[in-house]
Amino acid sequence: MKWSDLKSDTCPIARSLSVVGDRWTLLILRDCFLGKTRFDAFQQSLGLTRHVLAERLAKLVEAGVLDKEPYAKGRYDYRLTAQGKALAPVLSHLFDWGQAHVAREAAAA
Amino acid sequence: MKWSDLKSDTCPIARSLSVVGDRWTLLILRDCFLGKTRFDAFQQSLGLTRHVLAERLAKLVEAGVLDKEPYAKGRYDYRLTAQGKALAPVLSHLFDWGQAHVAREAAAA
DNA sequence: TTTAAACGTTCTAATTTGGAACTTATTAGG
DNA sequence: CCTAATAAGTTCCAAATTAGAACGTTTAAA
Repeated sequence: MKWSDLKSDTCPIARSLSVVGDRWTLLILRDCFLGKTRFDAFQQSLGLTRHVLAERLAKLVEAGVLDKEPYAKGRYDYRLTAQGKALAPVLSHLFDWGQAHVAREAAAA
Repeated sequence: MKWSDLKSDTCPIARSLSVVGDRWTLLILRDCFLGKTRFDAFQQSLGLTRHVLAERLAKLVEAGVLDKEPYAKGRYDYRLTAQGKALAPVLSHLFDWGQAHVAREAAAA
């Protein structure tokens, strides 16, 4: 199987990961849950490249996880759809697990 | 922020993803929950390259998510630790979400 | 004593991601 | 009105990750 074929896998976990399993995607969604809605807000919060951010946002909109609404010409708010909000338990358990099992390492010098 | 600095992030979600957020990792763990324990079993089930699989398994053992025990010289069983088993709710919700929201696409020709 | 299976490692090529500069349109200031 | 700053991308090249296939080595099986 190829990573790009996950969307046609019979396993629902694999299909979920075809939508939210790429690098940065779940962190973008975390920021959405925290109320962020704009391109530059995500970019500054996460520090991923604008290139990758644009690609991820487009894919999430395409998948129906986010909704893109203009607030001015050429400027947009990205908001979680009902489908996107349904991912809350996944992030919630990642939060719990990280807190319980992954100690914070010292930052590199 | 760089992807490789997630492990020193203050957010527990980011730290969780520093362990299980790489491509293929959650699918390897899914296979563990399904009872698979061996290198070739994972490789054949997932179709990822042996190179990447070896790297992912080593990282999961290092992180304390999997335990590597020899069943013969040079051959190993990889089993979930208690810490690994604690990820069950994450996979469970990814399962539910995929089933509810990600339709299975037709495989490419 | 060959053969096949298990667990990697190594190599090169393709794909993704990173980093910085460049566009285009929009608002804010003087 | 003119200029500067902000917002949302896009584009280009370099660096890192992943894919694909072959090679090694030990182990058990025929």
